[in-house]
Amino acid sequence: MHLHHTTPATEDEAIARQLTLRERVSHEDSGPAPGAPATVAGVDVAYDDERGIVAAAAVTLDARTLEVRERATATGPVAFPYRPGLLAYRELPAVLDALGRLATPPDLVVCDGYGTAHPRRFGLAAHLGVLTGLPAIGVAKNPFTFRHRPPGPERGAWSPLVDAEDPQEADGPADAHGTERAFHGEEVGRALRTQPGVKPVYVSTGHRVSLPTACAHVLNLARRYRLPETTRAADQLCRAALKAATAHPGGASQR
DNA sequence: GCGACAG
DNA sequence: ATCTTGTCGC
Repeated sequence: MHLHHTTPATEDEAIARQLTLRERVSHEDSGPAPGAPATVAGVDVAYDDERGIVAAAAVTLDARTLEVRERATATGPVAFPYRPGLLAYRELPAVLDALGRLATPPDLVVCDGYGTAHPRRFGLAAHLGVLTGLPAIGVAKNPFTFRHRPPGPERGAWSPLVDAEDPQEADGPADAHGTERAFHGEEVGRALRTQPGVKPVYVSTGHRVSLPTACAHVLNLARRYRLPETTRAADQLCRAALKAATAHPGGASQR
């Protein structure tokens, strides 16, 4: 699974590419069912801005036991600056490299960040899904520019994540108090409570997975902590890979 | 113009 | 993302 990914020269080009690629996204469930026998990979990246280095990790887990099946890392130069809405161009080159080093492709990929919940409905998880063809979902730690009501306190509770900027339907006469209106936009994801009384995570679809299914996968992967085990494992590994790359420049360096 | 802004 | 010790709590 070797995928080449050229870096856009400008932000305009990056945006234009998102608008083209997003037409290939599928929101239908064609991936593994939550809790079914399958492998799920977590991917994440860590940066050393001083040296302009990025380290990525891909960790495959057994979806039922959550045991680690395989780990892979990749390091390289930072190819794109951080820009809200264009995160994929900064993270994907290294992430795709790490994914490609796995002996066996996963049945589902869990990304750090958003998928459909994005200004152009094409965040990191959707981008990765389209490029790899793999089912993918996004799990973010904060609501970005979106709004939501607080979910109930119990594990599994959720509330719609909506794009308040979206001038959706005009329900009734213009309410003088636009407060309620802020929650009436398009549902782009869900604020999902994975642990009782703990801050929710923000789930959105990426590719080949529906929103309800994406949430079920996240709950299945977050049995003990707020974040899915896939995210925790990948986060830990990419940080270790970054330290190794910083400590032994050239050692196991990769492009 | 100002503020907000996944990682 | 990253800079960073101890500390309060289950």
